[in-house]
Amino acid sequence: MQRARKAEDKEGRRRLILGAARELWAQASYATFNMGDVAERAGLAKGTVYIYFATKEALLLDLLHEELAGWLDVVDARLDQGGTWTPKRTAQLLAETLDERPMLTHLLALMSSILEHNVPEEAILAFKTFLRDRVAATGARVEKRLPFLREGEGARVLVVAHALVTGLQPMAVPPAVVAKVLEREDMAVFRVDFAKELTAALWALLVGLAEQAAARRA
Amino acid sequence: MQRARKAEDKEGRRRLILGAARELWAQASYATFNMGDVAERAGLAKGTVYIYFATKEALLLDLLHEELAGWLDVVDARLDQGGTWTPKRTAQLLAETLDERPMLTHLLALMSSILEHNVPEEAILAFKTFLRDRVAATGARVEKRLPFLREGEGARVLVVAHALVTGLQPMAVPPAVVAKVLEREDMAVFRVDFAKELTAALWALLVGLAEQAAARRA
Amino acid sequence: MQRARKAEDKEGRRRLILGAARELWAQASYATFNMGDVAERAGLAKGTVYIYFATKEALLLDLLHEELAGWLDVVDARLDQGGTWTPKRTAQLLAETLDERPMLTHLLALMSSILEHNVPEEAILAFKTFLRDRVAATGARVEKRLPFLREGEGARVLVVAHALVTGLQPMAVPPAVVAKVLEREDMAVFRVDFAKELTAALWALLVGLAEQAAARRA
Amino acid sequence: MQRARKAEDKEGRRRLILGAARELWAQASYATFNMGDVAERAGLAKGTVYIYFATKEALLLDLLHEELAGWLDVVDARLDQGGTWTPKRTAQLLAETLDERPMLTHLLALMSSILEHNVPEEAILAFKTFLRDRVAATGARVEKRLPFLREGEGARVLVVAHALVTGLQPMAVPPAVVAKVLEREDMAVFRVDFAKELTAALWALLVGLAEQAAARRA
DNA sequence: AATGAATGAGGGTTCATTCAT
DNA sequence: CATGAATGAACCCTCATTCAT
Repeated sequence: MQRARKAEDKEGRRRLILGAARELWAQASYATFNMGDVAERAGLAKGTVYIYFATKEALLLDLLHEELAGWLDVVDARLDQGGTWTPKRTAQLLAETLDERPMLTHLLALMSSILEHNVPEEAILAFKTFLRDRVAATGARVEKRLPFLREGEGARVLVVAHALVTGLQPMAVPPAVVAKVLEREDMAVFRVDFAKELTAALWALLVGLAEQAAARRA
Repeated sequence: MQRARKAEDKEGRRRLILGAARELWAQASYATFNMGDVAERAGLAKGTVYIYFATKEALLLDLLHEELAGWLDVVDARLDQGGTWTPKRTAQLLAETLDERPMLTHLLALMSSILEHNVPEEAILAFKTFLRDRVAATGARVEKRLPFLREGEGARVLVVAHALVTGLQPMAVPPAVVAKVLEREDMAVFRVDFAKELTAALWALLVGLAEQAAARRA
Repeated sequence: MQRARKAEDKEGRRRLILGAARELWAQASYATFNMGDVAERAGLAKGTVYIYFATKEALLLDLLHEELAGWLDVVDARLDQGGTWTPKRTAQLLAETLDERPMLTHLLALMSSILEHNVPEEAILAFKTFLRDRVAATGARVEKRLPFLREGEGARVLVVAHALVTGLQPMAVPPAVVAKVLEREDMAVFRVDFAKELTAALWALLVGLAEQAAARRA
Repeated sequence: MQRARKAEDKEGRRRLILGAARELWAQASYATFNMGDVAERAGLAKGTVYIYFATKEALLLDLLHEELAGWLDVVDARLDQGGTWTPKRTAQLLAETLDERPMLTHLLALMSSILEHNVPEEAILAFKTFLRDRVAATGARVEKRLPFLREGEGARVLVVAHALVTGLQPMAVPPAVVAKVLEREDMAVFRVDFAKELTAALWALLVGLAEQAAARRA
């Protein structure tokens, strides 16, 4: 493989690897995802991957970074569109756009519990800095659309949304044995429709914040 | 070690193993928790542990079962006490009793993503059956205390609470490198105080449900 | 492979592994010697080897233990035979018996610099205890045969002999490139005949100790 | 970094790299010493280091060359000073000056077993030629100071001294686990004080050679 | 029921060295 | 001469699980 000499070549190589990782992540779980396959699919030597990404977790964190950026771009664009914004519409926006991105929700679910382990500090810092800026920006948009929210509550809602995604995603995609048990009628409580459940939870959450705001005003 | 012949001896052996597992779980993470140590601490051979628990995950699921039962007992008892029950008090009850039980929240966080994998169907069924009954019972109590909740919403709140725990727990206990980055003033958004955040989210959620109920009534 | 249940079976299994290791060591260097090959040659699974030996180094240390014991047995027996014992004869005894055991000298050469690294304390303790006892016993025999030696000097001589072996062994078995350079007539100083050089050094050393003893007496 | 065009520039570059290697060697072991660090500390690219030194071992061999030259300069100067030279004083001279140079003894210990492996023939030849000349010169000085030595025995003593250094150095600097075991009172035999032990061995060796000479004369 | 020896899969990571520019 | 991206070999050890006794 030719050498990436200029900065843009190197960025291209990074993207090449991330592309391979994305394709593999679409089919694999964290356990089966491995660096050898990534290298092979990218047509590179294993060691080369480590020039661009310090660890397996750092690679996935960067993949999350990209996916997250894409999602936030869409959310921002939608929020910037006109119309009336209610808690319900906002909840739906978040839940439905997330539901369309299973790779993203899968990565989000692992973010705090796995991906942020075994990553060098500088990679963590870069990721968190990006996230802070985007969360602040999108949070501000949410606050603008739902004026009952106080400053910072928009971002807070996004953090709680992340927690909900982390919890709901594995419930919504259970292993076969569990799925079988949940088919029983009396187990309906445990069947989770990701979009529906996330919408409902976020909606109630936002309505609750609205109500608390009203109470403060009164 | 003598053989457990009678059913009650066998139950005692099961508890012995769970006791050992509990002590180890208090100090270990999922990665460092291993069956060899459990056997050793219980004074048994490794193979013996497998007579009582089909897999490592099945053992932890049973530990979760016990911890969950203990917690629900407390929650039920509190809910059965008199007084005025508001969304806030209810949220605090759940959040604070969970916050006092780090082993439980740690297990809850792993439940859907790890523990329910690699467990035989019958163990899943037993656990889910237990959970369904307890969630129904406690959910009903919550509905009784917060009459704006519709039938089944009490249980639903508990499921969402589970999702929140799963998401907030690893955020609240980040690895050292992440913790260091979060010390920076501009990273305050990402610092999670488990009890506080869970209380706030549940409170808003309940207030939101109350408000939705009011809207329906109107 | 059947299970080794009784203590004697287990000892047999240990010997089986050591036997495989010995055969491989005869052909390999430290770098090429690996646990996978040992397991394969012993007809066992890789993990099984680790039941008996904590690390690769621990295995080689035990091999050294065995080889050393065999050599010391021979040295002891010879020293127990009658005859007149001079520094020269003693030096020759040690040097020649070592020269016949290239696997032992190779292991001895690595002992302090490599083998004693990455070995659990208890294995180190076992080895050092064995060594201390045997060195004391053989050292005492040497002192008996060379009465000018003071108490403890016999053991000291053996330790210095070990140092000499460690230094002379790799000089005597140089890599091909070095050997080629040493063929040049003007490089004769660097050609080391292990037995000859070790004999000479030990001889001089012992004569020196004799002389120092004489000086003390005078 | 500018190009080194003239021969003297190139020599400067070589020294720059050796300087970086020296600083790193002072803190590192053979396992942790790596070419990337050397390049970085020298402010050069990794590939550049390979223009001046064929392999990692060749670089360390050149470092040994320098350190050895410095040491031999000192030894020569001392031997050229007047006074009475006894075996004891000679032994002390060698042992004490070596003891002050841990980097040198560490390199010497690796010389035959590691450094001379993976080095191109010409580098070996250059090193050995240098060594032969210096050993001959210093050996001659030793012979002059200790007239009982026959021609060539001075150089021989130095070779044996090298072997002793190779053996005693790792004994004197054991890994932590070994050090702990050697703290036990009954393990005193294995505790090695480098300077003391080397002095004693060299002294006895020289006394032995003196005595053998006397015997020949008689 | 209890034992504990045997199994064996499984992958991230380093780093000396090369060579195209 | 300088660069530094690319290479790719190389390997130890853990531990959940099984099953013969």
